[in-house]
Amino acid sequence: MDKKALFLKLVSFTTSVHRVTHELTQNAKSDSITPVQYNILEYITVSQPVTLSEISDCQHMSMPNTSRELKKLSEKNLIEKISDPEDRRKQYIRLSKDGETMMNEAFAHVESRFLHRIQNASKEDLEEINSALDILQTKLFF
Amino acid sequence: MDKKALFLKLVSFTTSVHRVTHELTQNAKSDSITPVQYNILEYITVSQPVTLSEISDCQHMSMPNTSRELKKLSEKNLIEKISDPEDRRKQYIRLSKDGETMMNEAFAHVESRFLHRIQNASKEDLEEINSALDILQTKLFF
DNA sequence: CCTTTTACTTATCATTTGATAACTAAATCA
DNA sequence: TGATTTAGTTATCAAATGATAAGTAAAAGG
Repeated sequence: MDKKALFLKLVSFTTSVHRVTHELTQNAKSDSITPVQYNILEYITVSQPVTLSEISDCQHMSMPNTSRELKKLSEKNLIEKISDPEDRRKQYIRLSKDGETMMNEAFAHVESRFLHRIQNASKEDLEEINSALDILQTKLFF
Repeated sequence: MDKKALFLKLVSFTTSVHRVTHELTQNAKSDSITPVQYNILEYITVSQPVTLSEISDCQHMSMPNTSRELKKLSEKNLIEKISDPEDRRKQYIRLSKDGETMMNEAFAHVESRFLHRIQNASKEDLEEINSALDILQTKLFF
């Protein structure tokens, strides 16, 4: 196996993933939030409850900037902060009702685009896609 | 095949791809250029020669902003503009010698991280990864 | 030939994002 | 108990990015 060729294949693959992700998600987010805020909400959606520090780590943002953006999301009533009774420095963050509604709409939008994209795939294609995702997830994108 | 489950798998997969891409590429780019400029250079690298309009389309940037960033890259002697003798409105853009050097370094950096990531993969693993990439590229991320 | 369209540029402005210093309050540690 | 570390905040500034208006010059179309 030529690792150099595999590397080049990976480069064009990741480019495609980014492009398709952009196609699937464009216009999915509400205009009332910025791209960075959307990314944060997406992360909270799949990982809640999370602390500010975790968001900071995973989104590669500094604590002050993360704090600022969360404050804005909080002012827009999209998230809730719950302080940890065990450790009163910590704040657990989760989506509010409004935030859930917004993210449900966004995900529904993305999902419908995804379904459109795979509408012509056969049962076998879907199985292949499914196991290819598993393989790459465990062996390359762990 | 449950398409809903496949969609959720795709969501977590793309998240992983983005995270790993970030890990592989972090610190790869020179500090003398901005992230957006790096993306443009990356696109030029794999697609050259390209026109300004193509960059604008593919990078989802407006023409004025694309023009501005290309001007900056040109001032840094990283790219060259060659006007098309057929159509003198068009400009073909490609990397300069300096630009090639910079991108070679960046790619070498990313490649070495990639090699490190797959160092423990067996010959069979690599074959599996290879065909999984092919499947997803043709059936999902086309 | 004159109008329209295409490809790109210049200038300007607002917003977003990133970086840093200085802070509070709570927990941990020695 | 006093020093240090951890979690998060506030304020401020600079830089990067996005959006828009108004322009040039060449090509294409009628």
